[in-house]
Amino acid sequence: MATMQDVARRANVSLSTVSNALNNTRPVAAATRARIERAIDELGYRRNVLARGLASRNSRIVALLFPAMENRLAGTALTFVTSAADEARAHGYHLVLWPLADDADAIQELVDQGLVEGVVVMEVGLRDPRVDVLAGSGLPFTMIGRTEHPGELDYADIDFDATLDTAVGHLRSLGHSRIALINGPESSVELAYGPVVRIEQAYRRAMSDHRLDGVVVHSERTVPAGRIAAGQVVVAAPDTTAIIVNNEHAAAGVVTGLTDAGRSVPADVSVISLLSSPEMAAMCSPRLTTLDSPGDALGRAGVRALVARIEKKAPTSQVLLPCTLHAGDSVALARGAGVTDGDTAR
Amino acid sequence: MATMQDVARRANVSLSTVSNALNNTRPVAAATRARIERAIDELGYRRNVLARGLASRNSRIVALLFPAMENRLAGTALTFVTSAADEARAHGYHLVLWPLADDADAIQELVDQGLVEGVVVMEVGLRDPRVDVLAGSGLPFTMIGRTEHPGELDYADIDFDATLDTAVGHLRSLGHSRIALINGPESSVELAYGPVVRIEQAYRRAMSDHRLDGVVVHSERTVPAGRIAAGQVVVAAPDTTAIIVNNEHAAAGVVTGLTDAGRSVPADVSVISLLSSPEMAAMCSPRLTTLDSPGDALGRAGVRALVARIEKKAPTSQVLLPCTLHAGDSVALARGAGVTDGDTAR
DNA sequence: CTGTTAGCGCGTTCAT
DNA sequence: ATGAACGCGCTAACAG
Repeated sequence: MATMQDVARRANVSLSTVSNALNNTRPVAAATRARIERAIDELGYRRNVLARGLASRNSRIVALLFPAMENRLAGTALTFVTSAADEARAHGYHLVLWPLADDADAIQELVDQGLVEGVVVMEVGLRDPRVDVLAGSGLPFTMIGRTEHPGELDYADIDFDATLDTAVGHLRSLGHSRIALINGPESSVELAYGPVVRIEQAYRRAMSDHRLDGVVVHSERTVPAGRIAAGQVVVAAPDTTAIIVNNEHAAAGVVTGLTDAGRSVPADVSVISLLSSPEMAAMCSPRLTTLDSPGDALGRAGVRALVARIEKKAPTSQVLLPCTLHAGDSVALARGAGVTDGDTAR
Repeated sequence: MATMQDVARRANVSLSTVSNALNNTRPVAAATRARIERAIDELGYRRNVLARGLASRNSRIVALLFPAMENRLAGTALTFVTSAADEARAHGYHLVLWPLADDADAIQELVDQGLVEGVVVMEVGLRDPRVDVLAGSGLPFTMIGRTEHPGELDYADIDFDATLDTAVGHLRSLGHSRIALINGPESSVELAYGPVVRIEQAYRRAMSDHRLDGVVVHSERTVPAGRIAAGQVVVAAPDTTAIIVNNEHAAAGVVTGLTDAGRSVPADVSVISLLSSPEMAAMCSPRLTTLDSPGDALGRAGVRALVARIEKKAPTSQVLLPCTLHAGDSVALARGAGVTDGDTAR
């Protein structure tokens, strides 16, 4: 592997001139620059990332800290990781993966290794020990999700209010008024998992905006749990004509559970799956109507904000992105209403 | 951040003694070691990864090269990435993500940056330009999947022969003999995508081992495509009683397509979904019987082999891992056969 | 067993 | 506009 010294010799200049030409850190005569570039081509030279990082104290490496082996976001998490890596690359950064749960010591150790210039933290909880560690370390970081009181911290999160306005509004426009929510597990609330808590708040607010009462049932993120939850809704509110479900695995179970209870989807009860992807939703029959997570956009926004902060080119970045409605076949007019078909209508 | 020099001063030893204590690269007196460890604790010292990498030429960073935005393995790809990162960490390595398609120049550039000591290549094709680039670079690498002629190259791949023996054998034991395969798209064959090619070969061999004729239909990896493919099977081989489907999205469509054609699953036709995950399969009704991809094991095996090669502690590592049968509700006794219930039987 | 010294490849003064 | 020299934090000879 050629070094910068090799390039310098071949171009008959000093090492520092090569460095300055590459970094545009001081003017270089056009002619010399040309000779340098030629030498670089001929040698196939690339700057050594390690040496550059050591000398400049800018490693151009950022970390993605995410909870290993959790599948809350299973559907979109891969998109998320991929787009984050891609965005980092677009900015000339490498992305390393730190698959860690709330292990403060492990995080501190990785931070202290001095490899990365910043961290993107996925799946941030309302109270998140990882955030405390990072804040204490002084290392730049941005959150995907956000704590209860983000203050001036950077984040990119889902706009739950807008998302539930869309969900409830869509159902309302089709004549539904008995709209239930099947949210993530109660344990998520206790664990201060943001989406579950915020979805519930947003749902209640959206419902009250429409002067409607709500019914909330909690469910684990599995098909059988969703099935049971559907039964609970039917018992608790037999006149329910629409259900908003937080998890797509649960949503699949909800459809089955409704069928068990003698309700057909969407003729009797409409179902909307929150934070899903259309690919997953297509596996159910009927195909679920979804509000898709903006996984790709979140990943990119998080990395972009982090890079901006590292390079001190930007103030606090706090972004909220709504889920987008993706029509399937699980939503229809409420019984007795006389409008149009919601899913197929433009 | 404290440096090794700081530790040395505080422990009243020289820099090199600290280094040697940390790396066990030469004997250090117990007493000295104790003083050093104490100093390290008190200062909260961690070795700087960059400096260590530069001096030793061992960055302890490996890359995961994977096709961005593809969803062939969507179901298990996240597991794969996560477990690879976790395994790397267990060996004291960092894992960086290189989300690149077949962009030889980009790969070469990243390699030349000298950041990583090795690469795990995901989704390797039968003829794969990325493998050529890496082989030419001299950098250690291991493949997930394998080229047509891997030679002495390291790889971890699915054992397609064993997997299709399991699938066909399972169906045979339930009395099925008209067993069709719905494989990935024809384009995958042309593109030399390993799994599609190898699954088809393994299917034909397994069928002929049982002295059976096979029927193969190709399908894109989507629900509607699977639905169409099911129709094609019914037309081409009306007496089919079982279908093995390569992709889980397609598999969901196959169930619908069979229903369209007046065949019920599993009463009339059994369906097995290949290279799936039980979580996805549970979203269908009936719940699909699957042969689950060993995503986690593949990721770990790939990283483990790579680390072994980097540290020169191992010869060629070529691993084949079978998919495991996971019973759902989409497989039953063949009509007219009088054995046992396959899915619920132990 | 321990200390001294020379790099690793590059950014960054300070000169000129 | 360009060179020379120093140092980033650490490993790895080479001494003793």
